[in-house]
Order: sequence, then structure tokens, then C-alpha cells
Amino acid sequence: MQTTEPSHLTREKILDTAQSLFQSQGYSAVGINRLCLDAGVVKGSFYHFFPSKQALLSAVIERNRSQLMDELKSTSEPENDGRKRILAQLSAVLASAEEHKNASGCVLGCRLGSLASELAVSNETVRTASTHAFTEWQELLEADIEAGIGSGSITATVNPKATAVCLLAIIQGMSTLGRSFNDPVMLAQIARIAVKRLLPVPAH
Amino acid sequence: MQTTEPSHLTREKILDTAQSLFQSQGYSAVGINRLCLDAGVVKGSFYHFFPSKQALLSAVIERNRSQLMDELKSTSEPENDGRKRILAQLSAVLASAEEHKNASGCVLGCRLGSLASELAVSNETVRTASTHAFTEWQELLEADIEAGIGSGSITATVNPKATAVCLLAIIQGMSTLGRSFNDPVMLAQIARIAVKRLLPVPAH
DNA sequence: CACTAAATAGACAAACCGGTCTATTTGTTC
DNA sequence: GAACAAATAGACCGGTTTGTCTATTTAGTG
Repeated sequence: MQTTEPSHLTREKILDTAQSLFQSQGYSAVGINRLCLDAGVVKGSFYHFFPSKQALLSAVIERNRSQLMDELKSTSEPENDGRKRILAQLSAVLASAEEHKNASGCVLGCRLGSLASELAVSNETVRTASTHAFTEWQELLEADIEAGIGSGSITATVNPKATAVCLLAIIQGMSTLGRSFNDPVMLAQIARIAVKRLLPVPAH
Repeated sequence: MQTTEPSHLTREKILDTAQSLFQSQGYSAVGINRLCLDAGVVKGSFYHFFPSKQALLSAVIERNRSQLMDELKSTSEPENDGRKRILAQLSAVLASAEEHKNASGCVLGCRLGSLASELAVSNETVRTASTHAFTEWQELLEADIEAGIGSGSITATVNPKATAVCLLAIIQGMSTLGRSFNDPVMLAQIARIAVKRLLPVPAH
């Protein structure tokens, strides 16, 4: 009980590697052999921890979801206003894009969106998990919009739910365009317009 | 000269099938054998018309681009106002989502976006081609916004270029969320907010 | 130390991958 | 019909795919 089991370090390495490879190359393009090689793990170990590649995928998606929610909440938590919390979330998205660009030369886009776009149509399990994660995200945005309206930083004429969904769509669009154009500056431009138009400050 | 060469019908069948399979299952998940089987074509014929799977991919992307641009232009051409042209384009996007949902049970999303999201990071050829297509689309939107401003149907305070990119991001986000949520109604909601906020009518 | 379960190791298998190759059929032109 | 190119046909190839299997090592517990 006093230490984290060292055996599970292998499992974590597999998950880390899979998370990274799936996001940059996609699920179908990554083989188990390649994955094990990159993770420094042997095939016997992989199939000891995961019954199948599909099971690994589900674990990766759940990990993506929980990590992303933690990050979004932790970056927006310090802000006391709903509007500022959303700005902080968008800044985190942009910072992540720039970080990947600097580290690997490529904007990688959204962890959830990339896999969802590739697999949701042909894999109902992935589709359901992705939808669940997106819904959680949307509810976070919606709560922040409502709080922003309450505190007077967002015009009361905006519909919180519809606006949250629209914001989520913009973020996912930024992911797709980011992967293609590979240009963080373009993403910042999109985010700027989105905030300006979707979250107008009240006239006074 | 008097008839279209019947030989090229095979090539067209291959392209049609590939276009459909790539959009629903992704590029990596579709094998040549499966493709030939679905197209009713034998492997010798496939490699007679296409030197490789990658070459087929390039042809499919170019086809996606040109078909999409034709559709967007033809649906917006009858409208004489820039704002109405964009509304017509969004209606076409929504109609396409509903049509796929009714026909196959699945919202398939954007032809360009799905492949771009899957492959742009790991395939520079695809990335360049996708970027080219997206840029063309963005310029179309930008021209319509400028026309709308000129004719007074869109407030002059909007930045045509930035707004066009933002609109494109929303459409791509609709694609990703559409594939995941599989709900055309949600997409319509997003489009409604996007138009309302990004393309405001001038106060008078 | 003895016993047991977890983890590691990697050879192996059947199916499938993209792609090649040789034949044969089809269509066109003289 | 002869000659030639385009298209079709599918057997075949080496490599890779996901997943299995047995054996061995490691770690924990009495």
C-alpha cells in the first residue's frame, strides 16, 4: 500500500506510447509490434496487460478523456470568472499546439478529436466513448458560460448550451485545420474571432 | 471521340468505391483486396490504373476537393447576396449530413476533413493537398463575406479573412462532432449559432 | 527456503498486407 | 484478318498483421 506497484510501470509505458503513436499516426496505422518496440516492451507483456488492440484503444481513449478534463479544469480553476475560465482553456489549447509544433515539428490537434474522427463511424464503442468525453467537455463550457452571464462578463443574450456546443465545434475544427496547416498562429486567429463573436461582453 | 471511353469506367468505379470506403473507414483501415472486392474489380485492373495505394489516395483527395468545390459553388451560385451564399453552403453541409444519416445510418462528416485529420500529420503529400483544398474553400467564404459586407447584409466590422477561417473551423468541427454524436440536429444547432454570431446583420 | 502468482520472453501461426508478374482477353486500327 | 496496345485475370511473393502458446524469470508471502 505504501508504493505504487512497479509492475504497472510496464502498463503505463504501453499506454503512454500508444497515446502518442495513436495521436500522431492514427489507430489503424500503428501495429502492435511497432508499439511494443517503441515502448521497450515485449509482446508477451503487452498481451498480459491488454487482451487485444481494441482494449488498448479503449484504455487510451479513457486516459485521453480523463487527462484532458484534468488539464482543462486545472488551467481554468484559478480564474474566478466564467469568461476568463474559457479564455484560459483556449489558451491551454493554443499552448499545447505550439508546444507540439516546437517539440516534434507538427501540430497534433485534439487527443479526443483525432481518434474520434478516424474511428467513430466504424466503431460504435469508440463512438460512444468519444461522445461521452465530448459531452463532458461541453458541459464544462456550458457551466462557464452560465457563470460568465451571471457575473456579467458575457452578454445574457447568448444561449449557454448552444454556444458551448459551437465553441466545442470550433476547438475541434482548430484541431483538424491545425493538423493540416500545421500553423499555431492560424489557430490563435480562429480562437480570437471565436471569443470575440461567441462570448461578447455586455454593452454598458 | 463520340463516347466516353468505357475502359475508364473501371477507373471511376475504383475511385467511387475508394472515396466511399476511405471516408467511412479511413485510409489505413481499407485494404486493396477489400477495395477491389467492393468495386467489383480485379487486382490486375487496379494496378493498371494506379501505381500504388498512395497514388489512389492522392487521386481520391483531388476528387474530393474538386467535387466539393463544385457542389459548394453550385449551391451558392443562384444566390445573389454573399450572406445568402454562405447560408446556402451551410444548408448543403447539413443536408449532406442528413442524407448520409438516412442512407447509411451514419453521419460521415467532411470528405476533406476526415482524411486530413487521419493523415496530415504523418503524410506530407496529403497535408499539402488538404491545405490547398481548405485554402480554396476559405477563399470562397472570404469572397462571400466581402460581398455580403459590400451589399450591406453583413456588418462591416467583421474581418472577412479571419471570419472565413473561423467559419471553416466550425464546419470542420461539425464534421468531427457529427461523426461522433451522429446527430444532424446538433449540427444544425451549431450552424445556427455560427451564422447568428459570426455573420451579424448590420444594425439600422 | 518453499510455494505461488505475476510478469517477461519470444517463437510461432494463420490471415492479410501492398505489390509483382505472366497470361489471356478485349478493343482498335490498318 | 493481322498486328498491336489496353485491359483483365489471378496466382504468387515477401513482409507484416493481430494474437497464441509454452517456457522462464521475477516478486511477494508464509
